[in-house]
Amino acid sequence: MNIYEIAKKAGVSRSTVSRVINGEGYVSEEARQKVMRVIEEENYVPNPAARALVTKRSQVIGIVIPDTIKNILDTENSYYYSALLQGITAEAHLRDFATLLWVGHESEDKGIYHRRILKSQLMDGVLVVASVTGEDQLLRQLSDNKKPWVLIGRPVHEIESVSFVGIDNAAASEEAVRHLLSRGRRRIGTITGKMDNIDSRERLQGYKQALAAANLPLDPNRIVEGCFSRNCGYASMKILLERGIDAVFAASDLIAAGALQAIQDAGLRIPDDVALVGFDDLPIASQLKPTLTTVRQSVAEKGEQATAILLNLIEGRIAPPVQTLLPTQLIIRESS
Amino acid sequence: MNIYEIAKKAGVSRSTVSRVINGEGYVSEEARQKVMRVIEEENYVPNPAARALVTKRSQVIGIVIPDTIKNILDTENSYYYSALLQGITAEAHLRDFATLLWVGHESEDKGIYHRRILKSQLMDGVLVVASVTGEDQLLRQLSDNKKPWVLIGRPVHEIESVSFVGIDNAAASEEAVRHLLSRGRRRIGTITGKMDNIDSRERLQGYKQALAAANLPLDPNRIVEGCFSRNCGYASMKILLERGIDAVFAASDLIAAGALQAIQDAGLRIPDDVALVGFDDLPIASQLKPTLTTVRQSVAEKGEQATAILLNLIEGRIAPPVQTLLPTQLIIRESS
DNA sequence: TTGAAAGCGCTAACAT
DNA sequence: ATGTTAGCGCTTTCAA
Repeated sequence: MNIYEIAKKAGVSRSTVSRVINGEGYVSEEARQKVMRVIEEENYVPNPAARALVTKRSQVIGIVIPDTIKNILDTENSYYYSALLQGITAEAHLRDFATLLWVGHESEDKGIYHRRILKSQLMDGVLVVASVTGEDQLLRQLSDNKKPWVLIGRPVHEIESVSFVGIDNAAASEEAVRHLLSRGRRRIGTITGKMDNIDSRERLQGYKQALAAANLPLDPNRIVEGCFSRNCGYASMKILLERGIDAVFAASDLIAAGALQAIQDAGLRIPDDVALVGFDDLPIASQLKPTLTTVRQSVAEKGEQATAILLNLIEGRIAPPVQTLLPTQLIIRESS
Repeated sequence: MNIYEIAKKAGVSRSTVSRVINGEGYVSEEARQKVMRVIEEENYVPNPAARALVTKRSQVIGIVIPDTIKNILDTENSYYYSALLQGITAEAHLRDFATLLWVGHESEDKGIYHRRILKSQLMDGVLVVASVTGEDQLLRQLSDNKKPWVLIGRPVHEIESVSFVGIDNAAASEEAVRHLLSRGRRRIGTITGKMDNIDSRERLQGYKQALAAANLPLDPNRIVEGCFSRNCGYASMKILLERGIDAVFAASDLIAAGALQAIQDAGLRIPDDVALVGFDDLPIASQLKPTLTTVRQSVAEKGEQATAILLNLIEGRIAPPVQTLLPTQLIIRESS
């Protein structure tokens, strides 16, 4: 069933059918009705390949997840990607775009991965999820190919005119630490993620800012560089406990979960002996005992925003770079 | 840059270029070289829309995840989907197929969701992830449209000629319970998932088979219907403990994690007082204390297999239905 | 308000 | 071994 047959059955020309489908140009109400009826009857759907060939638009965007999934699973980070995909697809479908998924594989060289993506001319634009290593090369090549893109997360290096959607890590962290200060804590430690990660660096920055704003000295002994996992959190917390602290700002809920365990294993009470604040508001945050005070970031919303921006870029409504920082929210629970 | 320009620069006809690109038909080594050089120089990539239009093949498969992501997150099940996507994309890319992602949204009616998928003629075939509710309607419509599909997981209803890739839940569960029997346990309870779920039913079935094979009576009091979550596991385990058991087969690791907590909260030791076996081998299984004996299913492999089958279906190498049960493996750890 | 006709970039008979 | 040619199904001038 193609547009010609529809036209024949409706007794009009192909152009008229096309106009009806696309809602453009002048079509008499009568013709429109006839065409619509035939389309319904025949359950006709325009061939996307033919349409893409002539319009040079596919109504498809790409989602690039550079992290190997093994990496994702190891860091118990799959929550993040699921929520992101949720937000992205919700917004994309709203605007009648489909989503092509590209995920990194350990066995595959990054250059080959990038080339595979670039070769796929089937996309009108690309959403790139920020990874630890950064995807500067891919972004640059996309720009060279004049393909719109938006980075989800923060750029590792400040390459010119990066469009991104992220959160204000420093402000959020500062608020979290300020909250601990308001609870009367003065010996506040922090467990960071790996320092090759921009989120880690910015969250540490916020911790420092809060202390500085309160005129408290910065004690390097109270900063432990960890990584975004329970085990790291557990080990790092043990170190902090030896050094004597009465509160901890953990750079992620996973870290906080490990830290919580370590505190309890040491026979200490939360929040009485040590108050604890996490980051992310993962599902576990409200399931831990005690429940965890944490910084909520809406990952799904991040995905939605990024998609909305990308589609606007594609449709030429706006021009890059578009840089967006989404608000976060401190969720106060039992652990503080 | 299109095939015509490449042909001109290489001093051959478009057909020759096409033959070189597709590696079909006779091309002299000399012509091939010339064409290849120009293609490299120009960084030429054939237009997929034009190609799809004439070949009626897009080299794209769809991945349908009917569960709303909220559902996924609530059940802490995002691991499953991440691993699946990993396996699917790995295999798809190996065979030069791209993947279009469709995820369910709470706000969207299922019929509309299905229609959206069906309308997208851009796919050569579809992978459907089995959901609690079943996707019979979608599968039937796909069949009507002559689009190849493979179900990942087990069909809820036995609709005719379903192609699927699943695991042998009953055999795996039977083995797990047999293992507990071999450890001398005789008062073995089980915590199931919700009974509207086929995996739950089959795993319970395996539990029953193992007891029957050992000539042990089936005590309904030792079967607690729960759901696939920590909290359900915790609550269900409390019930079982009151009824007196010396071992538990939990239908998932999440259930086992909750059960483990309940056992320890009751002041009992694992495995001394109560032995525990889970199902799935999630990352947490080896992180719990004690580490969890469990049934390992390779989710990534499930994705790979399903994809391989779908691509063979698409390329007409095989005919449906193709029904595959993947092997599982009992991983014995400290909890038993 | 409608239709005719050209052409998007490619593949695949068919002819040579 | 290579080139010519006729579409694939659609949109989009342009003319009527």
